Amino acid sequence: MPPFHRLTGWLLDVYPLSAGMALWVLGDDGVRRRLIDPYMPAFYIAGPSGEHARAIRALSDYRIAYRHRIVSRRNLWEADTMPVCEVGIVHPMQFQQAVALAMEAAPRGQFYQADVALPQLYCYDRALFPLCRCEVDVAADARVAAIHACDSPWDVDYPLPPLSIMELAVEGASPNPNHGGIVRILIRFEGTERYLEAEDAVEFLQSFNGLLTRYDPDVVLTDWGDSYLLPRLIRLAQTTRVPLDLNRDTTQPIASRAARSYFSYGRMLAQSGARMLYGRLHLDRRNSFALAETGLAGLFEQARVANVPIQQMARTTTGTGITSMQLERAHRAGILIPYRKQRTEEFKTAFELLEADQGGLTYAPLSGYHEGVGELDFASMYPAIMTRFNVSPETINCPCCGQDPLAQVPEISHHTCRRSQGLVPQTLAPLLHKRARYKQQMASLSPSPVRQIIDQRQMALKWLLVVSFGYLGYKNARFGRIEAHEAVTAYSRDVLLRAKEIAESQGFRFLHAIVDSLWLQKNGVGRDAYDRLAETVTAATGLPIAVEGYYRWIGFLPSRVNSSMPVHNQFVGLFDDGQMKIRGLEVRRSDAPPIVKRFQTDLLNVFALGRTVADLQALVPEVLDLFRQYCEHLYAGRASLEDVVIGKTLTQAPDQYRQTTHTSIAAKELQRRGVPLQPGETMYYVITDSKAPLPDDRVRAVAGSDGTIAYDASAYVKLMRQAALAVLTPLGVTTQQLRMYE
DNA sequence: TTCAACCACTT
DNA sequence: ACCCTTGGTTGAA
Repeated sequence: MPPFHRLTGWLLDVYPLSAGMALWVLGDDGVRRRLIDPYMPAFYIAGPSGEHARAIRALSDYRIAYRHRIVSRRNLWEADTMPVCEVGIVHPMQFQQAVALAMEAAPRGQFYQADVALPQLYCYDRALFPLCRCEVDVAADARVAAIHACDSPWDVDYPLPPLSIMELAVEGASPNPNHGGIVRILIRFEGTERYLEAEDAVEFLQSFNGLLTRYDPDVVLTDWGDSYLLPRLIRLAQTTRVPLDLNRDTTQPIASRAARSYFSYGRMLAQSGARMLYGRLHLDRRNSFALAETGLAGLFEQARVANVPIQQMARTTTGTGITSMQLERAHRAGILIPYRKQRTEEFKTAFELLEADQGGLTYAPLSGYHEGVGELDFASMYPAIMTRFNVSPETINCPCCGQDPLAQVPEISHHTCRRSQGLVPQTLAPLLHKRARYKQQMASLSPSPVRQIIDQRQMALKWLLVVSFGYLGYKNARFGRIEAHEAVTAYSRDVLLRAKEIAESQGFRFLHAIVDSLWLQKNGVGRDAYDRLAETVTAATGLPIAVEGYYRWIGFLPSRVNSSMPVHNQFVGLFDDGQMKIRGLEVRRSDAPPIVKRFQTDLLNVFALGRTVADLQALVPEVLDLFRQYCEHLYAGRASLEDVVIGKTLTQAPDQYRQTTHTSIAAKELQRRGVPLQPGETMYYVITDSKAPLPDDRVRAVAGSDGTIAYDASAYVKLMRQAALAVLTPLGVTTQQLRMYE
């Protein structure tokens, strides 16, 4: 008998055990196996050699098994290598403790690779990644003798394993079960649905365990699993002493991570406490940005390219993904990964950064509706700039290229390196390339499930690219540097300006531009003229720009404060293929009640019938009639509860509010009922009497109601009026005119 | 009625 | 601690 057998399959899950890393491999034979790879994670100490010695002694004192040796490594900022002490920890579970001990014993040492999550470090070391196809040589005791990936994260056509997915959902009166109301649990598996009745807790758990055993799902996909379902099931299991078989690896407890609130992309977000499984994936659709934005296909794509375990990827910010990619690159190149204690600053949006730093260029658009307009967009402009001009923390103002005129950044006194490619461009280039290939594939496909999966994948990559820019200016990023960030915005201004000049020199009328998009007009030309312009600009700037679309009409909407002032981020336009592009309007805002969004959508659908601005003008009476119908509907009390629910994010703890806003009133109502609330959670409420002298009478939290709330029709009519005016003001419709239809 | 402070959103 | 896009609300002056 050979000492091992060979297994092919997919890598589903990786986590540390005392004996090594546990790997779950979904074999081609359909069997899910737990294997153990003896693996020694290592960290590095630089600094006075006395420090190494003290650290090592501390490990010995605490009986931690380790191997150490002196090796040559370099850090990102220097070309030369230096001697560092590599400390391998024999039992991976002791890694964190070992780092803490060593740091305490060697306060003057510089630590590297000391806080990288072990599953990631393992994958970097073995050149594996989540859901990779892999070939494993397995010894008799399930030990891994050798393992390697058979595919690459950069493949665009990759086979995914046939995952079995069990869905758990809740049904209740409130949009968030944690906010109260009666809740039922629903299980969905392979097209069948069943409710779990909670009359008898023991029977409930036994039948749930029965389903888990019978179906043995790879993925438990839930709504509210992290914050509501799993905690409740776990508590139920504890009180009834019926074991809960959610984990596939029964030697492990269900992992919990505390809830946290954080600021990201300009808004406060709540991350519920996570409940993660071993050997099986728990993914909560209501607690995952990646899953909500890009679906399972996008989540898997991000996990693969970023090399972050799927359950983690589902629950972290996109920034974690781009960080992991950079860490892996650095690790491969023998560059030491600096240690970061705490992350205090969060990412900013590109928008915030450019407003704050006068980064990108924006113009005031020519307000009102225009006909025959083409929009040109630079594709992933900031990442493309970083790649094309080699902008990276270690390449900016490098010692070698200061005199090279081609290395100078426009306007500002920085230069980039012309000799060696930086870490950031190395990371971004394959991402840009892969996304471009997905987009190519999409172009040749008509709408279909396959096309949708590719779309989700390219969107997942887009998010990684978007965030990469913020990362450069992120003060606490391991490899961040503000000069690199300034260089990117300087290049972007230069490039946009050149695009504008080229367009104008070719007879296009410039209407508007923001950062990476231009709106242009030229009489008597069609779409192909814009395509040719795009080619010219691409050739001149070295950055890909393409025609986003050709508008039959587009309206740059005026400020509501001052109708003669345009705002640069509100517009609506109709492409020649009948699609509409809408930015900044209520339909795109999460805080608008559904009935207002539906009204505005209906309104715009009427406008979609118009081909010219004169057509729009002629359609105004029809739109006004629509407005009248919606008002009647509201005043007759016929709008449903779901239609009038407003969801707004709590930006602070309920008792921190100084202002009696609708959000804070609803939050305080729930808090009085004993519902714990944290910043970032969404409050769902209905306006009951917006002008009531007592704040508590003004709104009602949905979760606190029995499903019948009398809404304040006039308050909703007012919101609709605003939604209508946003689009109609440039056509001469006034508030007074609208009031006549209310 | 005016206005400053406050709050929420945006890919 | 600081600076901060737009649009809207709140409550005191």
